Amino acid sequence: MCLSHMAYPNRCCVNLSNEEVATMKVSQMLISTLRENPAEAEIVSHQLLLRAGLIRKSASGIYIYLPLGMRVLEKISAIVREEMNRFGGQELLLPIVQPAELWQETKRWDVYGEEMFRLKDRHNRDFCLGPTHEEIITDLVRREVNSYKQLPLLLYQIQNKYRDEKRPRFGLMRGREFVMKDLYSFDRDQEGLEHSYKKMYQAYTNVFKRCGLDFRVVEADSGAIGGSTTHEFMVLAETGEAAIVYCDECDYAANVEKAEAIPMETEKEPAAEMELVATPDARTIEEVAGYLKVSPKRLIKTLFYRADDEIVAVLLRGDREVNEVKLQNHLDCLQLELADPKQIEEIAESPVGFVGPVGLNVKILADKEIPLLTNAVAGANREGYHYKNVNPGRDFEIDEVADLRQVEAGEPCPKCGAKLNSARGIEVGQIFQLGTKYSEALNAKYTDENGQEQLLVMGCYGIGISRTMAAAIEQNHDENGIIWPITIAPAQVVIVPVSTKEEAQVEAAEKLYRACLNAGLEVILDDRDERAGVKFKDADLIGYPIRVTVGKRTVNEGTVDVKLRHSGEEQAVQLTEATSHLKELVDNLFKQYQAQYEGITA
RNA sequence: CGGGGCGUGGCGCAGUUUGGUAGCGCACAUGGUUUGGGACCAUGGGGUCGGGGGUUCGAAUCCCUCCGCCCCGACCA
Repeated sequence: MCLSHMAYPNRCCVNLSNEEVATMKVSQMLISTLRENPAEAEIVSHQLLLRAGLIRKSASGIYIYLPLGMRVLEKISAIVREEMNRFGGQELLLPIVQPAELWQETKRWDVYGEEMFRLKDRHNRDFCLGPTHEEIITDLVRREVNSYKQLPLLLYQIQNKYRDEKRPRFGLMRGREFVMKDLYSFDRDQEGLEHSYKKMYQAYTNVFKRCGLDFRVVEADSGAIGGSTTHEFMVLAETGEAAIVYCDECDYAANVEKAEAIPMETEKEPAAEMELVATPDARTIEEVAGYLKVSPKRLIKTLFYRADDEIVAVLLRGDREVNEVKLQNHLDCLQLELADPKQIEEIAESPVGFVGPVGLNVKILADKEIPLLTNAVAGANREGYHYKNVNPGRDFEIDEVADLRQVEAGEPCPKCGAKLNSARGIEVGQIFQLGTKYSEALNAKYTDENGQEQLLVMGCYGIGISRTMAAAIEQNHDENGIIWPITIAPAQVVIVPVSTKEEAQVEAAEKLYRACLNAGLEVILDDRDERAGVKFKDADLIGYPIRVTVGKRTVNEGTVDVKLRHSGEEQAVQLTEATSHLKELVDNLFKQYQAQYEGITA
């Protein structure tokens, strides 16, 4: 099979009906491009998705996929399917509307909170629109799988998911309804899980390579889904919502939410007598540091959090930022937010800005750097005053020490010590080793060869299909529009007759179009009675990788002009050789996006 | 959830301050001239001005209320 047919193998070299021929003519297709950027679109992928006529908005965070957008979605899905199947995945389709009972069994009915779309049926039974599918798939497997002989199982689906996001934004980047591929692995034991995980790691790498994306795999936090080992696949882009750090010297890369912070030693001093000093109007770290002429590194920043109704104090060095993900993991709580100033004033008996750990009677958590401080400055819990020469352990007790701060660029790599770089990324995929979290909650077991019941060991693996489409545009565009990698383009070739009034051009274009269709190329004929400029602009905007122009000159010469979208390179090709030339071009373009199939296999 | 902004034909906008019954560009339709990078001329269709209520002889415009959409923030003491 030629490379260009990998997405649609069954379309290879078949005779097409007149309807099928017609559906790839622009005059017959629902393609509407916009000359101007809609006011609602802020980032380039959102703007181009709308302008090129790939999507339209239905409600905030909810979109219609127009025919061209649908084709891209199908292309990405097809690549994902191939890679899932290649590594042993079996496709199924799970319900969107899911009964509350399953979610109550795993306690996530409450955990998910406001983000879950909930509904009731006519009998007043609770349901939700699936934000994810661990419950429903585990329920299926616990009923269908009894024996170790049926394992391992890798089951996946490509399906809409629903999350009522606090703030949907950036078009397809963060929607409330989105298309996701999710695969769940069921193994006998940890060893099996690790093998499944490795396979998916490779499959994901292949998928994103084939989609033409520049991405990095990073260590991540497992969040609400739970589990231990997890990696995120990040498409590098300025507009990405996630911050990552990575090391150039070794392979370390992590989401900042997860990135381990190495405590940095501050200069040790012999402990001095603690001293109350007046710091009128100095409330912020900068103000206090400036007023007392000490480095922010010697300040103790005291934050108050409300963790499931318990108030805790969190201590960090003055120049550091708290990492709420680490904090929440450490506290193992469902809700975590900064306490409101009124509560703080009650607890510390002092206004915010002068609070500190000395004499506090709430639980005190400290970042690993805090015990390393000597003669530090902290709020005195008295308006207008701070303490100097505060020494942890002597002047206040720390209840728990943990890594609670955010890593910054320039800090040493936790693996090799070289300097870390930072970048922004769009999370297009995440893989998790769940372990037995869900099989335990849902009592999903199998019987091993000794007749013993064992818990299934699970993994889950997601790819944001619709988000990948947006990410691809973020990385592949210019001022004229989208530049699709050929692997996911809505069509590989667009044929543009310059004038539809010139019979010879129309004929030549139509003939070439049919020849391309029969050769299995994905081709679109822009047969609209428009000026050439309009069709060129649309072709650039929509981003077909190859454009073929049929004009008066080319017809006279018996040639066509073939132009590549990504390089702008254009050359005349003999009409008689056009089809085979295009096939070759397409195949060559495909070769840029080859995946790796060495090593791990199903 | 808090703050800000916006809502006028498919898209982008003006008109709102100072009430008088809706306009521009693009797109669309028809005809003509054009035709290798978003042509030009002419004619035409399309809007209960986000919804509801109120003030007024009269409301896109003033008041009340609800809704939708976008952006920023969500407290680093």
